[in-house]
Amino acid sequence: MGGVSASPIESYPGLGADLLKWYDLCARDLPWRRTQDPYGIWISEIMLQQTRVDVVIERWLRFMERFPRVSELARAQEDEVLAEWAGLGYYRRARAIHAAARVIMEQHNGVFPQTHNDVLDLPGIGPYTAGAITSIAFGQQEALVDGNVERVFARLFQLDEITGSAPLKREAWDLARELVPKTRPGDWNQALMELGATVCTPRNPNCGACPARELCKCAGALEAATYPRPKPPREVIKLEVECLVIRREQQVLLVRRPDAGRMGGLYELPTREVSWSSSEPPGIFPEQWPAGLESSEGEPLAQVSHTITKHRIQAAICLGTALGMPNQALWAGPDDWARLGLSGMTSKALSKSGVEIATLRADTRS
DNA sequence: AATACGGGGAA
DNA sequence: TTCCCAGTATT
Repeated sequence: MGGVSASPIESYPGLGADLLKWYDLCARDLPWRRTQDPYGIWISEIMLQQTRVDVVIERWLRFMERFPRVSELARAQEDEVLAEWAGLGYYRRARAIHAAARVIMEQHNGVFPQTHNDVLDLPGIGPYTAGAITSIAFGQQEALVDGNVERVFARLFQLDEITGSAPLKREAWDLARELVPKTRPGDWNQALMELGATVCTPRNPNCGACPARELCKCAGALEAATYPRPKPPREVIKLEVECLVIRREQQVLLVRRPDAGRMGGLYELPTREVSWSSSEPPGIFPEQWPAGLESSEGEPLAQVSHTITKHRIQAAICLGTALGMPNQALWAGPDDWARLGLSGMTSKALSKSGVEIATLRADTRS
């Protein structure tokens, strides 16, 4: 069992006031904090899943301009939502918000559901996001735990557990539910996360600036930085692939990935796995070219490095030819690339194949 | 209970 | 290089 004593909130009477006061003073001015619209708050919370605030700011503003309300999002094609999401990663999130938007239109008359259970039932919304939306948008006394809150609690209460482990998550959720106040629950939750993001950071926490430093069981930065305990290192799989640049006038041939699975529905250069460090082929890409495609002789146009979760990919970008059109393939020029939603690796490949693509762009304008 | 799922920024 | 980010769904 971890180090949670009987009633933490009674041992920390000043925590709530101190933390909220600090939040009022130091909170960052984030665009989604300027709205009370549950739709906008929802989109921000989905985008913020495993994604840094500074990345989300621009993307949230762009998304809200493109799909200002749930009705517009529901009406859109899934491909349009995926294209808007391209580059953000975790593309299941884009499918989920699109599906959820349609659920809201059809089952909730277009009004964002307000009970914790109804919110939790929406696709792509788990316990964290449900707590965030209900507390922030609706002022309900609901708890939340994200990576920040978990770390803050691990240090504040010296929880001797591994980062992200089930025991630590459980203890953090128990504490969060116990501590969340009836008044300003949304600000309380955001304050905990803000503290983790700006002061109680994973490495080099700024304990001197912490509003809870008098109460924290990890008195100094050296001690605090050792909590929570680190995870064992992850396995890394190296993968070598080849991508084909097949040109037809100002266009290149792109293939749409299957709906299910990684990067589902995104477009990419035809790609095949050539060698790998694991016993089995990773299966992110086929081992054979799609029917009708082949690579030309000669040196690759470029090399691209890319990482997808545990896979470290080295891609050789080669010229190729098409004898016929494979399934799910299309010709796309530079103007189409932004509209389609390209995989991250294909974006890199297109921009790094240098002269060829630069020429394509120049040709298109003239 | 473990694992998959993107991409990028900081140390 | 490694870590990890306002997590969720699936196995």
